[in-house]
Amino acid sequence: MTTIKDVAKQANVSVATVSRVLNQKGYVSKESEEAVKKAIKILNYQPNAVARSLYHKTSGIIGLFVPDISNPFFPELARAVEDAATAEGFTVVLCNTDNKQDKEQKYIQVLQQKYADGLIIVTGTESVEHILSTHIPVVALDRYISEDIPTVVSSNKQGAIDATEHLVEQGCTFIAHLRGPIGVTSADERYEGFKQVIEKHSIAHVVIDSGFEIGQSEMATRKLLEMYPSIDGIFASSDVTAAGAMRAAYKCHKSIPTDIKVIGFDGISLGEMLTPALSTVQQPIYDMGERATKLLMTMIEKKELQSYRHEFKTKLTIRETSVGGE
Amino acid sequence: MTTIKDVAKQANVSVATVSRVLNQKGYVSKESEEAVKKAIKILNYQPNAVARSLYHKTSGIIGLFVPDISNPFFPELARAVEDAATAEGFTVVLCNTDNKQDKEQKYIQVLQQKYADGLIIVTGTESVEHILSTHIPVVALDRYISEDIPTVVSSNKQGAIDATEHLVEQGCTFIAHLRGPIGVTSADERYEGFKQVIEKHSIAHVVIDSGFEIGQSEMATRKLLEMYPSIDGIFASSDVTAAGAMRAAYKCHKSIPTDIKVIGFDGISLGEMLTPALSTVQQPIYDMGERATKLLMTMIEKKELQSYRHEFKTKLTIRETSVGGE
DNA sequence: CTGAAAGCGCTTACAG
DNA sequence: CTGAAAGCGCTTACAG
Repeated sequence: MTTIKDVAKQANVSVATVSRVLNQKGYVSKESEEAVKKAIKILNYQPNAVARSLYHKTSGIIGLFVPDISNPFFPELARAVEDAATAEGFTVVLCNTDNKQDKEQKYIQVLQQKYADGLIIVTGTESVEHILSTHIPVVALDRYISEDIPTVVSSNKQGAIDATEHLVEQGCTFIAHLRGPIGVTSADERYEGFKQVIEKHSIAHVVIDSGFEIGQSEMATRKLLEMYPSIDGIFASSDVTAAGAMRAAYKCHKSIPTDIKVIGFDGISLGEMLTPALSTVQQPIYDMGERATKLLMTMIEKKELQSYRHEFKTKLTIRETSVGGE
Repeated sequence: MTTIKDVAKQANVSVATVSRVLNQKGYVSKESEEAVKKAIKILNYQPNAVARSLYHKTSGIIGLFVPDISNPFFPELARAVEDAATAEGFTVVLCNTDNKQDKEQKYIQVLQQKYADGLIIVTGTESVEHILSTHIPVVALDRYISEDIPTVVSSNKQGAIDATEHLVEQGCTFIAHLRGPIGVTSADERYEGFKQVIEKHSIAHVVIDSGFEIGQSEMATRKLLEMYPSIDGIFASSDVTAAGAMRAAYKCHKSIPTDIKVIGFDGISLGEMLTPALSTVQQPIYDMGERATKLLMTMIEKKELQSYRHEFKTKLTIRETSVGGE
């Protein structure tokens, strides 16, 4: 590869002045500038990012921590993050943590050694102090981690209220809630919303932990439907678990939406691929990923943050699983 | 951050000997080694990857080029790549190209400036010469790009043959093929396989280009079903387009598998989330991603490759959309 | 076995 | 306006 030295030689100036025109910093005469630019063109020179990195102690790299990119919620987020990062000249490193602390820590170590500039965390993390001790800027996405970490979330509770009210309006009289893992804040908040509406209308209901995976949720729903054949509405804590519920209904020969109405949460594109198409509470996934990335950028620039909590409104999206069918 | 100098001072040796114990290279006395190790522990020293990178002209970074990580086929591949890369101490940078040449080139430039060690390409690319001109090792995954680039694919044609034969065995008499974009080798090969079986049995059929996206495929299928109401079998070139076909059938009040049998291709987890569960031709996605990564690693080590073409067998996976229903 | 020195490719005070 | 020099944090001939 051609280096700054080659350019300097070609342009008949010192490397310092090449550097000056590269960075548009310091005084350079018109003639020198021209000569350097010409040399750069001739040699097709591109500055070495690693050398720059060594001097500046920054890398233009951000780490994106997700539990598992194959879970369909994360790719849409990842896409947004990557778009926003690229737009600002940053590069994103994908980190699948499986929610394992040792993996997280390994990634953090590697990224720190590479002068990573920031981290976006979409994982429940046990390594809060460890992360903060690196002094790398961090933002939490779709998860609350700690007071000290800027957070981008959606209105989980209100979304759950909307979903449950909708089921009630559709005439459901016995509603099951497939809740996400206890301790995951978003799952807890969705459960809160559900409970509030149920209590307000005093509707028969049942709650079960269905994890975040489809297999688990299908099994859980199946059990539920066998125990309580009169269940006529299901509010799932995620679209993936809603898909599991739909499978279970199918296996139990219940038809959707005729016998059972179903609504999910997230608004991932999976919902539109299902038949019938899944009603859901739409999080503005792309916007959230974009916002998180932009927040991170402003932290990297060491600017003040307006706010440490960014909550996006969810939107009730009625498709086919929750309406009609008589 | 603490540097090698700090360690040297702490251990009362020169930075050279610290470097030697770090890299386990060259002679170091037992005593010096002990002292250095102790100092490293005390100071919690971690070598600076950027400085190493500058000297070695390598970075431990590989770029993963996909059209769009939100398309559900790619996350499963990305997961495999990331796992295999991490296992070898590499880090993966996610690059969404949208199949746009300018984006590809931008990423290539940035990665080259960072001393990226290798590229895995899961995109139809127009930049072959540009890529090769960087001299960065490359492998093509699920796509054939050029003779000069090692390729990991599955047996697309045989898979398509199996799928079509299966539909015939199930008694389909008028089969539609939703083919992928012309010019994408995997789509072309799948079409070849379909055609071969159809001709062998001289079965009524129709072929339409359905792209790789669900919306397009739903629309295409709908038109098809309106024009040819006697279609009773659909072989889709991907699981995503199969999902679109299922949606279309639903809209046209055709029941699956009773009225129409459907089979997809890919074997992504989406298939199991659908109701009824999608029959498909399973590619060993994870294994393919892993293989591609390992090939890349051996290229990075400048070892000889056994072979430039790695073809994985597909597996016919019968679930619910293609059998029974009478 | 060990250290001083040069070098990887940049950037930026500093002196002129 | 410009260049020589030091420095970012490592590694590795080279000399001893």
